[in-house]
Amino acid sequence: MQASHSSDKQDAAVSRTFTESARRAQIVAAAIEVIAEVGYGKASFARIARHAGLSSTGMISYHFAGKDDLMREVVAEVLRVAEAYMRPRIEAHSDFPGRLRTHIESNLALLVEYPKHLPALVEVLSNIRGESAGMSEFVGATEEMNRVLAERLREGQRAGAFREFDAEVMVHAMRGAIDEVVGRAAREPDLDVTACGRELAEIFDRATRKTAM
Amino acid sequence: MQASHSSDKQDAAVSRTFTESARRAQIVAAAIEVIAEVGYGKASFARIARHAGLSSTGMISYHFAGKDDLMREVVAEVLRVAEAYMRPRIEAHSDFPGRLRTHIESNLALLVEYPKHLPALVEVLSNIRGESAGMSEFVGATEEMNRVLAERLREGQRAGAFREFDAEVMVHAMRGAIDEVVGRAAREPDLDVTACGRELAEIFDRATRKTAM
Amino acid sequence: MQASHSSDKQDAAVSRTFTESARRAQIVAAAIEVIAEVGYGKASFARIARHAGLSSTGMISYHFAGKDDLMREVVAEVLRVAEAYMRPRIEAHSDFPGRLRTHIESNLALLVEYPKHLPALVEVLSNIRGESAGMSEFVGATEEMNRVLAERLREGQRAGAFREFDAEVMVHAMRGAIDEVVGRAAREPDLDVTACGRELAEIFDRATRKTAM
Amino acid sequence: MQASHSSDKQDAAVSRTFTESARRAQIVAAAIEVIAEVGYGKASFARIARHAGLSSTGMISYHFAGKDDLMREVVAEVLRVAEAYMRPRIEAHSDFPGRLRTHIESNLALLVEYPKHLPALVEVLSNIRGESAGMSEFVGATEEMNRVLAERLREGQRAGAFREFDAEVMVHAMRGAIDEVVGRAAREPDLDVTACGRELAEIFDRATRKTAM
DNA sequence: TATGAATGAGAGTTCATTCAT
DNA sequence: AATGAATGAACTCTCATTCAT
Repeated sequence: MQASHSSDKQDAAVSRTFTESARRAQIVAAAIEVIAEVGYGKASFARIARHAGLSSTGMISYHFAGKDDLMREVVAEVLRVAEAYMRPRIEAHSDFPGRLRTHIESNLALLVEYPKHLPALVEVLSNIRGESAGMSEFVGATEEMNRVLAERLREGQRAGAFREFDAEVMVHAMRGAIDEVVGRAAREPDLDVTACGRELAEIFDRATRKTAM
Repeated sequence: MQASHSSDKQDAAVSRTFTESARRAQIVAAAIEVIAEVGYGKASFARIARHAGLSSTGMISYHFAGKDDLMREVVAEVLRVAEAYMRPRIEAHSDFPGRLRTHIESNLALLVEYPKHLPALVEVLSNIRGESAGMSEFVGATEEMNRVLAERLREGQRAGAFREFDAEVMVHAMRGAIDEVVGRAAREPDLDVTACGRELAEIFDRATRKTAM
Repeated sequence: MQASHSSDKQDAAVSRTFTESARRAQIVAAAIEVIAEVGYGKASFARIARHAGLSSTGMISYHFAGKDDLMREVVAEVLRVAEAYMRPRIEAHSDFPGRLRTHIESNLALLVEYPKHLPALVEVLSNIRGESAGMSEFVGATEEMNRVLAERLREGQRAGAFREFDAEVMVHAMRGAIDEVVGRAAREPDLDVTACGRELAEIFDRATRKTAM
Repeated sequence: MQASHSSDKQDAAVSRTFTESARRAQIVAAAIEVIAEVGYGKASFARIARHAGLSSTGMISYHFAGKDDLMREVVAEVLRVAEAYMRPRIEAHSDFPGRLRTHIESNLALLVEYPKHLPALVEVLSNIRGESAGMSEFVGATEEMNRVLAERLREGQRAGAFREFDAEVMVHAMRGAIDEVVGRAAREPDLDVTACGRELAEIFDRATRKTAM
């Protein structure tokens, strides 16, 4: 009873934190495209607003606490899409090597399906420094993903599916190799991304495989 | 003695490109450090000038034709250092797998020795788009390096030292994996870069190795 | 509602060119005064902003696509005023010599009425070279005016109202003579511009008149 | 005796005021060309130095007290050349109308002969305001010339060679008409300047001629 | 919710001029 | 007499953000 007369304003603000308004989603979508196309450095509010069909940058500032906030949402959105796309494909396999290959291949299949999402993610993450508060949060999000992946590799090692190696380094090697394809795809539109995926999968399959005796 | 009545536009700075005054070198060095520390996006002339102990940004414009020119020099300097460092180490080996391992390990040893150079290189190259004329020149320089490396891998394949794989993709996978370590090293000062080098070398040795029969 | 996903470059300022916000008009007015007072070379955004009571030069950049855009608007505004002032006065006459005299006299009457407009016009046009794209457009506008005027002179010749002469040269002679008065008026505030107008009218009346036989 | 041990430095400075060093002449020549080609606004020391084959702008500052000083010398040089070219041609005539015609035609013949001099003069004079001390001096120089020319016209009037008119206005009308041709010639390289001269001469002959009775 | 004008800081660049050599 | 590095101010322009409506 007592709490029920909290102002509408407050409610709206709170709910917005969780429920993305349509405008927010639209702006995030525009941001992803602009970042992918012109790079983080030139992805100004002005450009994003124009791309989204908005008449002013004030609109963006109104819906987001600041540039950090928008970028966090961009990263979150891409991770959400990536998770939804990759997880079922990976989990369709039960063997460790199969999951590893699928991780790589579905990651690059995602690049084919959503050509702007991963480039935007790479742009943002590689241009963000631990400068402002809210930033580290979603840098951590990807580090968390890497840690989870490393843990899976270690499970595979314990299960005898993989040889001994530094899982941390292996994960980052995969990360780097995949991101490089993402970058190349932007510069070379004719690049056969799917073929790159198969090659990378082969590379890391061999890199993790137990040596034949 | 005769006045150069034509071609006013092309500047006398051309010859200066080769003379390399001490100031230019100092500014390039400051630029490398600033870029490595705060990233390409925040590496403004003001910051670089301050870091170099210069009183104004005009000083940089005086010595360089523009930001492009400075960045080109940054890239050239890093490539020069990298070449001088890595080439003799690689050429100390005569076998293909040894050269491959050494390529990776000396690359990361370079990162230990000159902790700012490679981060600066990665920052610049990943933030440059084919925008302003003279840029593509040194984007092409690194592509050339990749092409050369790929050719070496193909030689190894023809010599029977490596299995069959797409040399292009392999090179970029290495590139990406190494650059990822470069990026990590900036964020995690305690990272054992040398160990990462050994691991990566192992990874790509196995990835390229002929399958035991 | 649909976002304009293409043509990011072309700005929304296009429509603003016609809407003519009050601010734009105010800035143009300030620009005209500043240019007339200190000359094109010293008419910086800073000076214009100060004159217009604006807090920053960014304000001008906000309302105009660039210095070119502002200058184009300055020229357009002056031409608009000149047209509105001179045309009815000229068309009040039906004879060719009368129109010629009125062209000159109303042009200088305009200088008396709006003492900054013509000086600003002359400053801008004489300091613009075919440099930056959109400029040539309104340089052409004045050339068009000269061409129209020359055509009228030729009509007069065909109608037997004028002697034979090179209409092109005559028009430019008038142009130059009038602009010279505009320049003098700026340097000599006590100059009797109206009297100058009468004298110029007499000069060009005699210069175009058929020789008495 | 007492005065004879004034320092060499002082002497050199004094003599330089009157005796133009070769360097000064070279710089003035370069300045004239640059101003004519790119306009006063873009005729920076840097551009002039480059055009003159000098390695730095310091050279110009060394030889001239400042930009004003250089510009004054530019004006003086052009006036010197103009005087030497036009005076004998004008004085070859003894009748007032002939001198008037020749004044105009030789002025434009000068433009054909020295295509950069008059454009430079017009550029400088129309972009100089009564700002800094030494400037008004040579603005006055041309005003003096106009005054002299006006006086000649009045002589002609007293001698019955010309009709009654405001000599001041007439002189400036000629000035303006001629300068307009100078300006046009820069924009329209194919313009027949000599023909323009003949037309202008005719125009002002008729404008000053006594009405046939 | 939404708008778009306003702000002020900071960007790269050019400028005329100074000064030690 | 000449050099060219250095200076500091000014330039146009872009940026993220704020605010009154």
